[in-house]
Amino acid sequence: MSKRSRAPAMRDVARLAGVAPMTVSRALSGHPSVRAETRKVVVRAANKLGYVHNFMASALLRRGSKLIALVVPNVSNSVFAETIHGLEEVLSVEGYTLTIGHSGYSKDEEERLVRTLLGYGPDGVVLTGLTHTRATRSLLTRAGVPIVETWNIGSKPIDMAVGFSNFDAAFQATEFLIRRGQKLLAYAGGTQTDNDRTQAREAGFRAAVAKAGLEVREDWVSTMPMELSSGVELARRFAEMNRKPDALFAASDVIASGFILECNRLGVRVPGDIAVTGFDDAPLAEVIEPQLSTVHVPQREIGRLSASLILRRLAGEQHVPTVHDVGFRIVSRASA
Amino acid sequence: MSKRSRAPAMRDVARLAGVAPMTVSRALSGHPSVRAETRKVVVRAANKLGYVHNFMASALLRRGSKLIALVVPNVSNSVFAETIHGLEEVLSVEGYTLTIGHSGYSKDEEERLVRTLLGYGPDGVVLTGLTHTRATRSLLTRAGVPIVETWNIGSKPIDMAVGFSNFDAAFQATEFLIRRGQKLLAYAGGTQTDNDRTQAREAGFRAAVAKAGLEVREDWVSTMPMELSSGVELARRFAEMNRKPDALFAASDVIASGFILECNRLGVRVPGDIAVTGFDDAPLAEVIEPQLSTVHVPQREIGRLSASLILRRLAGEQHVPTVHDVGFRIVSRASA
DNA sequence: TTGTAGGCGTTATCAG
DNA sequence: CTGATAACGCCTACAA
Repeated sequence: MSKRSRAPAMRDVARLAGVAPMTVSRALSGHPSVRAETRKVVVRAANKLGYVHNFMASALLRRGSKLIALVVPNVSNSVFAETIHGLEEVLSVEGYTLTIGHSGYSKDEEERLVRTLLGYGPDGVVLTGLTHTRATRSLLTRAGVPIVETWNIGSKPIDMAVGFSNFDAAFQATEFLIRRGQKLLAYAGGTQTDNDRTQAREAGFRAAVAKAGLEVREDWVSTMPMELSSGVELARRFAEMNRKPDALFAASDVIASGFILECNRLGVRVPGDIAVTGFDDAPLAEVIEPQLSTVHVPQREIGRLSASLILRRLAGEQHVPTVHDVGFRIVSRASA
Repeated sequence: MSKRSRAPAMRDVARLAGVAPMTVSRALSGHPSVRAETRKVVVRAANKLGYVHNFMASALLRRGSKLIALVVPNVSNSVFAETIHGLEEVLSVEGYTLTIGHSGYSKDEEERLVRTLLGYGPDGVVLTGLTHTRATRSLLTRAGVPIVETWNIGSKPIDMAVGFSNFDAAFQATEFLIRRGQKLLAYAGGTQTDNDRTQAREAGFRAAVAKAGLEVREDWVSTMPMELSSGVELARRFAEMNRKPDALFAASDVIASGFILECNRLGVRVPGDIAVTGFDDAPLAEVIEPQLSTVHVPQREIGRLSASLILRRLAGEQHVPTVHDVGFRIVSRASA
């Protein structure tokens, strides 16, 4: 155990098995032209030595690194965590591993990350959103591997896109509130910077309000971190206003939930005094009291589907459709 | 853009810059012995071609892959998401990238993953928990890179450990309930299989109950997925019992929160009818009504610290302590 | 300060 | 069915 030499390589397995390294390569990768007998000897030798396949060498030959690069804005946001889970679920079965970077909602940071991740010769790349720097797009195009942009659709993707129309979803969620008779609409969304999903949601909100002939009061529109505390703060702010909204569309269940919990505490009735609609359909949405009306989004499915599109491409399939709309669903519960 | 050839390599940059590949290597890696003039020419050529450094080739030379391998039980569990965030935060600054695998709480799957991840020649490995298969331990020991086991301390680590005593934390949380005068204690924890953290927490609970001369009723002890719905189900189950507990220690805030929300719905008063203590100090804990007493754990700090220990080791520091107790804190709020 | 030779571990290709 | 050779992109060691 004190031998701090190098890990056993194919040549070591080959020596022990009494064959050439090439035969080991074939035997271990399941090449059909290896005699069953030979294969057995090789496998036994490999196990005995604790041989671990070196992906870096294969990657160098551009024969597939079995790596998929992923860039998300924020690893600890639960919606992306679900998407990562979905990706992992499908990819790990085929022996792929994820390399992850988080951009912190910055397109420049995303560019830096993509550059770094491409240095590992990934067999595919998964990004969040549709807007990127020119350099990012160009790097990815040249990489010549399948690229999937997730969580939004609308503009032309670099290669493939898996998501839904954030604009339409927000538009319909807002119309849902308006149909209930609410006229004084407030909006709370995540930070706008470099975030096309949030931008589309706010645009959808504004469009629905305008279509109904209503007005958007700018002091009822807030962008804040997607955290429970943001919702809490918002509820307090509304409580102090003279003119209060009668409905809130929060572009995140987390914000909406914080808002409802604080309303309960302040004695503001939901939906009596203010109706609330969220976004994402987080687990909390159907457990909170009152249950939260929201936009259901197949978070994990986005990951699963992205993974399988990449796998299909890598398997040589030619006609993989480029834009996948996974849809959304307005979920009507007690809060609105 | 339709040229599907290969990505530019050093030799291409060299050709364009009119120097040898070796000079490109030195110029780009900031080697001091390169003339400023030459460096400028090289950098310009590299940018022009969109050169991306190939980490796989450097890794092959055993010069460091700039990759850190991470194995977590579950990517979408928010406590691990926070730890991943902490790791990323520190590692990305130094140009490291994470490769991630999820074991689904299976030690055999963990072994498979470690084997795969080691194939990328990571410069460090981060695991969750202290129990692993023999083969896992042996693979990691032989790898000769810094290893950190996280989220628990107690037994001897493979190399380094960053965490806290789950036993002590659960013990103290239970004593906290007992000091309040509760005598009929229930426990709800995550799945036991291959999970030393959960096992230690249950053991801590039992030890505290025994120490107080009380008894553990086995029908009040449940292991269930760490989800809100588990807490909801538990509240319903208790409501139908003839003999009910007067306190619940849930080894997860998620379960505790689901429990409280359902109690509110059922008209069961917290803490009047049943006191509740959670674990983790999730954001929801201080927003829920009543606010949740819990065990605060520095989730993100576990990631940050693990990362910096690895970096210190890689920087050649010899005397990096092997066991880091990040501690915990009993947080007293309204629910108990 | 810059260049040349060789090899890291694997696999495509061609020979046997 | 198995083996020898060369090459993937980079960097250490040595030379100029």
